[in-house]
Amino acid sequence: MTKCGEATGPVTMQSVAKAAGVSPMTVSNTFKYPERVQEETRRRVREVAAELGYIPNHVAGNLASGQSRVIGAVIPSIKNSSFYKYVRGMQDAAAETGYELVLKLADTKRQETAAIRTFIGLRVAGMTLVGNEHEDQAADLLRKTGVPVVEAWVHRDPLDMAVGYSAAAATRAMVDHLAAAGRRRMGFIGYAGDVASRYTERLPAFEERMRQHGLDPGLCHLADEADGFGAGPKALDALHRMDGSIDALLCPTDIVAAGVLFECGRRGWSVPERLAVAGWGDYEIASEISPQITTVQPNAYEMGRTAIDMVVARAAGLESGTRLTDTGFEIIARASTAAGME
Amino acid sequence: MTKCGEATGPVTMQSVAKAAGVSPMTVSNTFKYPERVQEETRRRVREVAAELGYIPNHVAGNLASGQSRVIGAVIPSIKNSSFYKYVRGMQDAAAETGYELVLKLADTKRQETAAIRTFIGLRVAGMTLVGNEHEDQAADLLRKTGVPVVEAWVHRDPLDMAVGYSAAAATRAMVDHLAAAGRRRMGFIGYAGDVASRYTERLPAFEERMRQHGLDPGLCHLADEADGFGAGPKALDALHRMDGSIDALLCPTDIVAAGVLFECGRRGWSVPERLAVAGWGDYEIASEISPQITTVQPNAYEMGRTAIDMVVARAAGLESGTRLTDTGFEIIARASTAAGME
DNA sequence: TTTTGATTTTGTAGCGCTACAATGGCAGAG
DNA sequence: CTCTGCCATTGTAGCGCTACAAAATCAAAA
Repeated sequence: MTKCGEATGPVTMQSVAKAAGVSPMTVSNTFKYPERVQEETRRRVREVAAELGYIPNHVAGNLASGQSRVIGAVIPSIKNSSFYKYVRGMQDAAAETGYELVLKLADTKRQETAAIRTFIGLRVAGMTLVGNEHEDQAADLLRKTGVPVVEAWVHRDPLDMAVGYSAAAATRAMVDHLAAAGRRRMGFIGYAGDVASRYTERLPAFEERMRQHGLDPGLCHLADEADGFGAGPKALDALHRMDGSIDALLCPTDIVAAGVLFECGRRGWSVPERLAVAGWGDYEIASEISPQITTVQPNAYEMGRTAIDMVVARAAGLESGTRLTDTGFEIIARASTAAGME
Repeated sequence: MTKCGEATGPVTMQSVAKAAGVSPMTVSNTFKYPERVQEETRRRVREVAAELGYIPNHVAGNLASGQSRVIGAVIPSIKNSSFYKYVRGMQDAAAETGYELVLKLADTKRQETAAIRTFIGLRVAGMTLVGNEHEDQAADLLRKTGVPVVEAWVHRDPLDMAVGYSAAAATRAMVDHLAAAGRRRMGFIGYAGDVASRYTERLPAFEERMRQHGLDPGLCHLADEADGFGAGPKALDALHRMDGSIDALLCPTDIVAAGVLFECGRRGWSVPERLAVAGWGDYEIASEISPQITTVQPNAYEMGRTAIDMVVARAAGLESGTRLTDTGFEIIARASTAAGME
């Protein structure tokens, strides 16, 4: 029975308590520890709260309890569909454990630091970051405050905790795959400039593995990360000039690989006969384009889930939690790297 | 001069005040209203705060002031690169106006409602949503709390405020563009099922405009939104069966258009000679694929900026703010729809 | 020197909620 | 009929900060 017409100021726990004829603590308990409140009382409080349109003020709750149910995730970009799956994994895991996930985008290290500062200011229960390269200031902040933090997409030297897979291992696996398909003159496309370690790890692994196969690891080209599809044609051009007999190409992303495929089309090169093309990241385009692109599937969803589980475990006080989780990867072999002779 | 070794409990405003020999209010003002504090004092407070590693607790600040510098954005997905630009626009505008933008992903209406509830629980200063179709419960919540909220990507019937462009106008412009290029048998691909109005607006506009041109508007196919690239081949197949002389195709996204291009490649159809293909959304792939795809460029970045500006204006108490902003669109004409006879 | 007015600083009183200890009520044991 | 033990419920205090008004400071004017 709502009395209509009365001034509807902000509905507070106090007002719900008064309307339900109980103390504020009972209202609080009804929402936070329902088992502490008798069924009958609980039902009535819930009813009154719903009628009044009460929404608990988590800001006040956080302040009073010193605890938060919010986890902040900093992500470098959302252009990459792998990150989409990563975020989905985090979202699902958070929902299942009763936490809220909020995101902040940060394209640069400086923005990452700002995002971390914001999240700390909001006193989140924990955070997830991408990569393990941060500004000193950011690392200090995290260490000093001791918030649970998981670095995803890396699997070494965690600030606190980390979850990821070995880009080096994936690179080796891809070289093995191409070698098994009979390729010999493999080219490698990397990224130039100040890029994340999940990219820089790859070239040394490529060179090492090529040597182990007795192959020449010198066919490398560094592309501009901002180029997207466009990096493909440029890189193919450069590498083909270096060695006209190049017969395989490892690309940093499926997007670049698709760019290479478009360029092959223009040149009239058939893939995989003339050139085998390998991508990275299991983007949607890799399975839709013709020929379909062989790729590294990084288990992004699983990684996201694990990241949140680690944060939650630490936030819940389980100090024994794992500091490092390897969620692995998978080489998805497709037409773009099929063996030359069937 | 930090006294080392002492128990470093959480650094609060109180402790900074004590260490700097001023009252807590002076510390508060130093950060919130620097001009109220004398230069000398301000400098000292800042110094001490930095030394102690003080990070203002915005949770407490929000509670005390009843105000927040956080804006929540609910986005339906991050797969679409237009949303990326939209988010970037929001991020930049928020940073410039001194607000913090946090994101929540919501693929479904139910998740959207949950996200809205979370943001309200966090007492954000305002929110942005995508689209104008929400659960009744969500609309109630927003109305009742009166938080400033902007619906983006739509330009009608705002809950509170809205920013977007007319998908119908863009559809008409695209039909005109194709007609001007000499196309007569145009096919339309839409999305089946319960999709957002920014999609459903298009078909009626297509049909109406086709009739105005004296053309047959019957060549329509509804695809599955989840199909991505894969929708292209399916739709082309269906429409070609309906009318073998189909000479143009309006796709719901550049992704679908790219899928159509792949399928044309398989069939040996040349684009645009045999079939003109138009996309939507100005995805990266549209300008990278060959031939480049004509598309609708929705000014997503601008839209994001405007959304935040509207929220901020309302949050700052300027009730006179605009309720509805049209950020327009642009038809980017490319090779995929070039006139048949040059 | 006293007064005035502007500027800078400081108490006071909460914001809405939750931890904790304490209360009240009520069953069954003595 | 009292006492113990247990549960449901309730005050009390305070989380860290800010709005507001009051107080202190100080230079210039009278």
